[in-house]
Amino acid sequence: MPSKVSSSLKDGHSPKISEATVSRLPAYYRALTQLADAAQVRVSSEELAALTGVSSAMLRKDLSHLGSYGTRGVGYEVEFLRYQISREMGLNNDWSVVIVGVGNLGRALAHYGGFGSRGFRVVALVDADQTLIGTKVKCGAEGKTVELLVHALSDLEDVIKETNARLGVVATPAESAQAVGDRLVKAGIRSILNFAPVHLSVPEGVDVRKVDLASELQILAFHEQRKAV
Amino acid sequence: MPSKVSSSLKDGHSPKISEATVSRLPAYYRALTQLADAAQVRVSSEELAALTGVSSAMLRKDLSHLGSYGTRGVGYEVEFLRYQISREMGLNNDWSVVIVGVGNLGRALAHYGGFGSRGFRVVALVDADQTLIGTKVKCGAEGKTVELLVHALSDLEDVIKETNARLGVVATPAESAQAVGDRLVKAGIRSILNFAPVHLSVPEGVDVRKVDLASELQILAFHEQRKAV
DNA sequence: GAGGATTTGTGCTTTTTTGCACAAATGTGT
DNA sequence: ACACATTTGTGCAAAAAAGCACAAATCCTC
Repeated sequence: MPSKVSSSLKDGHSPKISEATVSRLPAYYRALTQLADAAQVRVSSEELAALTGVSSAMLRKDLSHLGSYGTRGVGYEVEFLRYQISREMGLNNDWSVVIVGVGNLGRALAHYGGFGSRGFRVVALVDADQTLIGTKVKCGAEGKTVELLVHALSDLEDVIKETNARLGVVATPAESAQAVGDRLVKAGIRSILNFAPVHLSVPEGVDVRKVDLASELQILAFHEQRKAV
Repeated sequence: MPSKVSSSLKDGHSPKISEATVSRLPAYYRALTQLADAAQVRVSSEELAALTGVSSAMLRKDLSHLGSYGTRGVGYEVEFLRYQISREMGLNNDWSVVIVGVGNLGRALAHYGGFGSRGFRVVALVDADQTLIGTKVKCGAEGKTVELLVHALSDLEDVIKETNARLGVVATPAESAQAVGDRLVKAGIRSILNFAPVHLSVPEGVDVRKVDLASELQILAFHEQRKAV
């Protein structure tokens, strides 16, 4: 057990963690949570790598960018490593999320358990559809469901200000996505998760991550087609 | 207009298109569809790049891997290029999709328009929940909705055989995802889209693409946190 | 307390991906 | 018919990511 945090003299160093590494940290974090739930105390890079589908060398290099949190000849302490990752990723603070677009997908997202757990909380729902505005939608998975009122799209800025939301989810049709994105940015949101099947153009300093269901299937189809030949 | 398909003497060459390129083709395809809908005939690499959020040089290099489908000094013919991409990606054949897990997310996926269009068709829904089995769920977006019966998980293999599904979507809870994945593979599915927040371990020759909503938010939170400092 | 078995952390190499810059090819106007 | 403006296709360089191999550090056994 590393009684003194070995290498990183000053805590909270930010010497550029590569994007590829960042994209894998959530998987490590989840696997560690799983291990912790199973009351496992230690884990080797080999084991954790197998759980997350990466090579053990890559896992070690990824983790080494956060600090030297393992013990040679032994492995990593599950709880300790999990905490370090959650701290590095900012999962200790909790993040307020506003979802724009309360269609099938938006509702599924609101309901999604993975959001509610781990530092994320859906604090507002917004839609343009008059028949939806004012209705209540269940948010969060079993255990901690909350009913949220659907607000009018025209109130977007106020809603963001009042709820202090910092993350925006765009789950609107493609046509309205860019306009919604623009307004999110204008309202101060600088991190957007976009489910609409269009590229969102945003000013520098704003991050957009795109999740595109159709694209994923198309990529699979491409490879599937090649297999047949 | 390239009356003769210039460079690619034999059509249907498969000289390894890089994974990075493949992952961008769907975006190009969508943008081209959009342009075609707007009755635009020609497009430059610069314009198409702007629509998809990549650099024009990267776009041109990506497209050059498919063949030489542009005309120097002019640009690309929208319809022609669109067709070439769709052919390369196998969007001409239509792909049958089985969705396992008909919870909120599974239903949203079934309903999702982006699937129904462009060569993908949800042909079967499967769930383990006795209260869902036998119920009907609307599939496809407006215009072409079909009601599908939810089948029992125990019938998975039969359902796949009967419907000739080649793509599997896992939208189950994390706990059952691996078991479902194993059965999909055993039933002959070699391309899986996984929404469950676990790594799916599959034999060689099987492709899995993972879409993880919580991970995406975590990655955003990571960057958002860094901005604040 | 010394030697052997593990397992991390990391320097170095290889591969993949991105970016730059320009020649080649096409269209236009005179 | 010829110079000029445009835009693709691509060779080459740079950067990013992945993989390998092993030294360094720790634990365990006798």
